[in-house]
Amino acid sequence: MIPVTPTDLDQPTERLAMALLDWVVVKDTPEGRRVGRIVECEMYQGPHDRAAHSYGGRRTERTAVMFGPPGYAYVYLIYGMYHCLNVVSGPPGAPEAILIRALEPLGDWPEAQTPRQRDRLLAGPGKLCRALGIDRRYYGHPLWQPPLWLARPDTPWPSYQIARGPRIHVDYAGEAAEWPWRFWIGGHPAVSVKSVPAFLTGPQTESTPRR
DNA sequence: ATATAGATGTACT
DNA sequence: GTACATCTATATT
Repeated sequence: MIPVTPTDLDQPTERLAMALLDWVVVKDTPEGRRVGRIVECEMYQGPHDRAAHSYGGRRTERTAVMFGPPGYAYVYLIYGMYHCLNVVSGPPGAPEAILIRALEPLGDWPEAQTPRQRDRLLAGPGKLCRALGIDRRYYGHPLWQPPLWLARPDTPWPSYQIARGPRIHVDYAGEAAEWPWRFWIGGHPAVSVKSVPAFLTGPQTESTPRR
């Protein structure tokens, strides 16, 4: 498991969002190491993106980290009970971030008893944070360092296609609600919400599930 | 299978 | 007060 470097995380946001689908999230806990492959994410590109917390250049205590250098964690609380993990992207001053929406569990996940439970365990931004124990304590954490970091897989994934389409739950965002800024692995069973992609890129043409 | 309602805390008109 | 980058339990096709 090779940790990513700050340089790896310094890419244009759209490219980084697609690159994330090649990486894993690692969290070291007292109970052991937990690993999940990123299979779904969404980019938020303030200040012109009405769906972004940083829309209009709004800089608050909550959004401050988005205005800093890339590769740090933006963690926020949603609906009073769930946390969401984002990777800050773009150069300082560009308040952009990528929301990690779903992971495929790799290795040991004792709380998942059946294959079905395993597929759904990390399917959703709130669920994966709960399962990984991610909360506001990780706000601003550099994502190339333990105990929470991004890494390259030990062995390359089988060939996969990247699907993209509109983001989830941003209908209030006007025109921005339709921008295809959600990315996922086509046909992957751990993706949070099934939807028809607006675009597909990658070697596969048949719609066969891939892990 | 899909459709609700309800939980909860922080950020913001 | 209202909205929210959500999820689960329960009810209803």
